[in-house]
Amino acid sequence: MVTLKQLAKELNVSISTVSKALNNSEEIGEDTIKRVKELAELYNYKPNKVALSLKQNKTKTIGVIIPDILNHFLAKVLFGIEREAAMHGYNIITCISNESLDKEKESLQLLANGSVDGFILSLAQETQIKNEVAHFKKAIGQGLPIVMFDRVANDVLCDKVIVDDFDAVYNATKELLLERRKNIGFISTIDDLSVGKLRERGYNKAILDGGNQKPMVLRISKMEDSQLKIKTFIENNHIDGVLAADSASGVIAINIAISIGLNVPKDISVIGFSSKYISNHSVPRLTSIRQHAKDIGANAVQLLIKRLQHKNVFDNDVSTRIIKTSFIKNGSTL
Amino acid sequence: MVTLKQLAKELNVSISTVSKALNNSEEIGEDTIKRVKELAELYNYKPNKVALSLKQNKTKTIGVIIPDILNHFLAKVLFGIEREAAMHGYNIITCISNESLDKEKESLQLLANGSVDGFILSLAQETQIKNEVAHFKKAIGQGLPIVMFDRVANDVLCDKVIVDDFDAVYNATKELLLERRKNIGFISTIDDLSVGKLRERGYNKAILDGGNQKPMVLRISKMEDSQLKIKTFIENNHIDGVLAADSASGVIAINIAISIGLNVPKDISVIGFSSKYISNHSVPRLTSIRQHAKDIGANAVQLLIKRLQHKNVFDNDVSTRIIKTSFIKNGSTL
DNA sequence: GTGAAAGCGCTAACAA
DNA sequence: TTGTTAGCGCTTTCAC
Repeated sequence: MVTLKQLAKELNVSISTVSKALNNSEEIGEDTIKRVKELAELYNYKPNKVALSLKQNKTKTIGVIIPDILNHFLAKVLFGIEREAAMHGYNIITCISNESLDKEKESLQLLANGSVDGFILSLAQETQIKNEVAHFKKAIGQGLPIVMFDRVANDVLCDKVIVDDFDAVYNATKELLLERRKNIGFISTIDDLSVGKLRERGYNKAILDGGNQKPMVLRISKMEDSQLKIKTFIENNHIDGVLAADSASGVIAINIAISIGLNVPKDISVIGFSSKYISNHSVPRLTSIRQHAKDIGANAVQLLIKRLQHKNVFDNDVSTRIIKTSFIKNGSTL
Repeated sequence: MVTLKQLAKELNVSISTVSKALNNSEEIGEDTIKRVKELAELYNYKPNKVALSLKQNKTKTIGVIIPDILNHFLAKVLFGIEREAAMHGYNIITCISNESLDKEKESLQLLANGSVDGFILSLAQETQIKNEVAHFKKAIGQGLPIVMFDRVANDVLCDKVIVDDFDAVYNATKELLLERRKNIGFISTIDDLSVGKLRERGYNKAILDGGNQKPMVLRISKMEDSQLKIKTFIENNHIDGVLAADSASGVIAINIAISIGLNVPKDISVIGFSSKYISNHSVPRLTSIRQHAKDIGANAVQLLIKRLQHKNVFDNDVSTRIIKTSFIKNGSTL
């Protein structure tokens, strides 16, 4: 990489002259500016990012800690984060906590050494189960702002971007009730996540408000054979309506229902949280609650950058943005 | 963040003493080391990463440029990259080219300013179509090594990690021939990618070697309704065997086949490139060619780090690692 | 055993 | 209009 020093030497001027010239300083003569810029162009000079970071004590880099990059929703949020960050001239350093509290702590620690200006993150499953938040507070205490999205910690005072999970599921369940479904079941592989709990509560409330049936909840852990469990669940309980809390269970429920001779949506309706991409994996396509993952990511970036630019200005004034879901009617409901 | 300076002041010693003490230098007295370390511990001192990078002229950071983070395969490779990088003490800066040549160029340029020590990347679709590689050569020329994976540029001399696409599809097609399938079709949404072409060639060769039928290829673009196109394709050609080149088309083919009354695998067999996660999205599950995406990522990191550690040592000695696929028999074939 | 000083690449206050 | 200097945080050579 070419440095200012080398340019200066070749031009027989001082380093600061070159620096100022490249930054269009008023102090420098026009022809000097021209000469400098031409040589810089020729050598493809780029200011060294590391030196700039050191000097200005900011890296223009955001640390992103994602629990699971193979989760389509989280990947989509990451996409939104990257795009919005790039638009504002920020890079992102990505760490994957893999749902582990220790890896999450480690990543936070590791990046809190000057590598990033702040964090955008969603809590690891283990973190939510154990409800540990000290590491977040510590980072914030060190002057590194955090924006949490989707899976957030209520006990941490910071900006947040969340989804209207409770309402979305409440309303979706109502749809099934309107179809006069008698045995509406709820399927979740994420019952230990904050969002999973909210969704289950939305379902419960709607069912209880309905008055004619009792909640039936199927919880599936990562290790289990979800196809088998869903099949048994549907058969044993004569399920005629399904609300799926995660993005995979919905399409699986449709495919399983068909495989045991049910007609979707005549005999059984299915609604799930899912993206356009995933809802394409069943025939008929899954009627879905869309989370607008990219918007979530973009909003998180906006909040973080705002805070970085007005550091210390509104420390105690955290904001929470709720990104509303959309209900997408497809073929898996009447 | 606490700095050496602050520690030095508080301890009434010089900065260099503190630095040496923390690095267990032989020169420093035992009790001094102890005092220094205790205070550092107390203040949770962490050496400033940016300063270290500037001093040592290396960032311990890898730039990763991914064409599409919503592609499950690519996301999984990213997962493998992150994990392997973390194990070696490297961070990753992730950029998403979004299949765009310009964004790819831009990301490469942007990170080539000292932000990273090298790159791991897979070519954007547009890059492969236009076959432009100058930007890669430029980066390598600037001393930033590149490791390409999956979608690679033959014209660029650098380390590569690829998959045995041709052989995998050739052998998979043979399986369908062994089942005595008479109308084996090939479905691809990625015919303009290097890997897509290789897969199609593998299919073609197997069909022609079989001698009894002609290749039938369905190409689907991003914009089109893949369910509809696949349905027409199967019906019009009496397809009884499908080889799907991308990760979505396989499960979609199964679900479509079932929806038009075919029995899978009795009437029609389907084989696709897919992960365990995606193959779960159909009943029966998709018989799959597994690409071991995580291994691909891990290998890419290993190659890059090796090169970073032996800079200039074997500049002209690039290596290409081929990660063998596995054939996973599931319910969608006989 | 400890400290002073130089230097990584850059910016900016100040001097000329 | 241009140059000198200090300093961001750190390591390391060389003096003491």
